[in-house]
Amino acid sequence: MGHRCCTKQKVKRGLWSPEEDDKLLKHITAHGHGSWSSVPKLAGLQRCGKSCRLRWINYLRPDLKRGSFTAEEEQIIIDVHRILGNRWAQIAKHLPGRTDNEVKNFWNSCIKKKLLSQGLDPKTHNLLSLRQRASNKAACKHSQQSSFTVFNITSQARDTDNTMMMAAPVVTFPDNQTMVMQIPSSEPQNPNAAHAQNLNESTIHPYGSSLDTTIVSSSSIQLHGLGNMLYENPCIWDANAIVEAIEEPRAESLQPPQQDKEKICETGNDKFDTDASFEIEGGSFDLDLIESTLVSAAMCRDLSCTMDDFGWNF
DNA sequence: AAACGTTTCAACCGCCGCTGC
DNA sequence: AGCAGCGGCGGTTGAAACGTT
Repeated sequence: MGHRCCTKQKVKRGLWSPEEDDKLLKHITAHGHGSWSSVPKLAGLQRCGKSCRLRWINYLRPDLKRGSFTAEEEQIIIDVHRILGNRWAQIAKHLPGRTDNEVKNFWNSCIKKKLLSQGLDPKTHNLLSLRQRASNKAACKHSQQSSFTVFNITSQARDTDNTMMMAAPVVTFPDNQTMVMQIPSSEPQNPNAAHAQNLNESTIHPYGSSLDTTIVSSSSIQLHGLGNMLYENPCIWDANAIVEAIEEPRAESLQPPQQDKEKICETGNDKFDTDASFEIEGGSFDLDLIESTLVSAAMCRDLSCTMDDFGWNF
């Protein structure tokens, strides 16, 4: 069964030949596509209109960008997907020269696996449960060499009777490392950069206003009171502050264990009281993972409404 | 070199919303 | 209001390419 529009006439299916591409390209270059349903006839093709449209959009369009996705593009996809979900066409609008189909394929073949290997649910971007993670063990094993879990959320609060209390997220960093984040300073200064320098005050802000880049020019920043921020502000971090790809040398290149055994953000009652200040020294750190994990652990709030609101702006 | 398994990605399928009649 | 045609979209498929044994 073909499309309804294709049932009237015999149409060719499957891969496009160079000759067909040439016909379609010449026709649209000369006349535009007008009504897609009339294109096959006018262009001398035995294809249905939908097939022509798809071929043009996904392959023949002159403004298409070829080649593999860059780390920056990948980050944009992840960031926008976190907000919009599988709305590939919307996501693709943030990537000039990329098609929804391309983005979708890249997501399914690469990013999805990458997130799973990091213990993150590709649908929600939250941490997978231990059970879910166990079921993805194979995938993790496969890609462990190119990624690592930045930290784990565990529950270890107990009351005086030694009975388990409500899960209080405890953030344990790998190998008790000092957390490190690097922000480039070579970019042209964005007017927002000045106010963004102090992450505690300004860099973390509602996401939806814009996806335009906010360049943070400071080379070192400290995150104080992060927990309060997360609890008090139903916001999403500005992912554009994430500037270093995670492919940088990882745990082995970080500094040796520091004096602090663990950096712990723990909740008392309903409050996210933290002494955790993330030392920013040399090296790189994946803020995005922190975001995903902390948001999932600390913000037990339904962000979907906010997300939808943000979606309108795209 | 061959067989087999896995990944990639172009193309198709079917549904939905919009528009015009 | 109901219908048909159309464009657009997300999910799925399957052939080709690639990797492994």
